[in-house]
Amino acid sequence: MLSKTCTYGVQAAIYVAARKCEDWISINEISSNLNISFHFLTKVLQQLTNAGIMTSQRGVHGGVMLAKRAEDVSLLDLISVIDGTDVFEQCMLGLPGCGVAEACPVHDRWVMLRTEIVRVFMGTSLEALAHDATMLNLRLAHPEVLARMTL
Amino acid sequence: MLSKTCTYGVQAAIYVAARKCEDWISINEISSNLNISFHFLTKVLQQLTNAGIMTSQRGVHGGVMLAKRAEDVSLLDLISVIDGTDVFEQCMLGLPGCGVAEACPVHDRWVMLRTEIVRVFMGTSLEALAHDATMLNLRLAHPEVLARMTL
DNA sequence: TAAATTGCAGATAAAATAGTCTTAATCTCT
DNA sequence: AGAGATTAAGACTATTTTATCTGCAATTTA
Repeated sequence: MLSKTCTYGVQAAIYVAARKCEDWISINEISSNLNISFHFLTKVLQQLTNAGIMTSQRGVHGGVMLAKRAEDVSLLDLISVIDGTDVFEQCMLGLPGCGVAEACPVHDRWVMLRTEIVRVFMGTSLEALAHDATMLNLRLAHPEVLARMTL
Repeated sequence: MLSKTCTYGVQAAIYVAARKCEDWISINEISSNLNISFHFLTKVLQQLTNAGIMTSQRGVHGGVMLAKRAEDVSLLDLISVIDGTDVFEQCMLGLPGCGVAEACPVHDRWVMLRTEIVRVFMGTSLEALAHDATMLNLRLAHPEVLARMTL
């Protein structure tokens, strides 16, 4: 469903939102706690900053920060920025001409499911995810990583 | 959502079911009508024959054929054989320990959607898809391919 | 101003997926 | 039995995705 790149981005966004701090959070902290390659995560987060979801700051106490309120960022926003909107718009069988006018055999069934997915993802705010994460004791990383969380 | 390989397999299965003929259908006919690389489609269909969904026959009037009745093959079966069941079972964020006991922040939301997807895919038979395909004038291939369909 | 820290950008490498080609095996027809 | 047709199987190539590495730019602190 989602690319690995996208899961990293969503995880990181939840992590940042769950921290609820007004200061910059270093990418190194995020990557080591979520067990994601630092340089790779850097690029993923750049996509989020370029999209205006986060801001970044270089230098000694730099890092990233949410650019918007967590309740104003939806899961759909995060996924769309990183993976694009194809999965929410395209034909399931990848047929270019498929649409309401000329539908493929799975068209109607998939549109129904897709619409529901979009509805849920759009209605799920980063704030809600971060809240759940906090309640769940920030269950984002692998079990072995949880043990040495610096949070 | 689906790999390209999987979309090829589903398309081919619908094509074969829609033909409703008791004879072998050559992979060459399928590949040229659906605009899929012949050799590649060969491999995809082998997965379906190995899984017992199709049978194949070599030689002059050989080809492939459904091994079961079209109403006994579900869309879920086709997808599971080719892409596996990970997408229907795994955590959306790919976290290995995620489950009912220890859930990730998106767990509940995704399980709900995933269950609905499985329900619909399981309830959609190849017979239904083939019927729709026939009604829709076999709208499987790209527009430019439709023009020269040999069907 | 110098040094340390941190994100940014581009090159490179590794792995997974998609696609192509060649040969072998099997079937039908004559 | 032999020739042609068709799937099976495996090697090989190409493309995309994922991951790593190196140097640079910006910021803070001393």
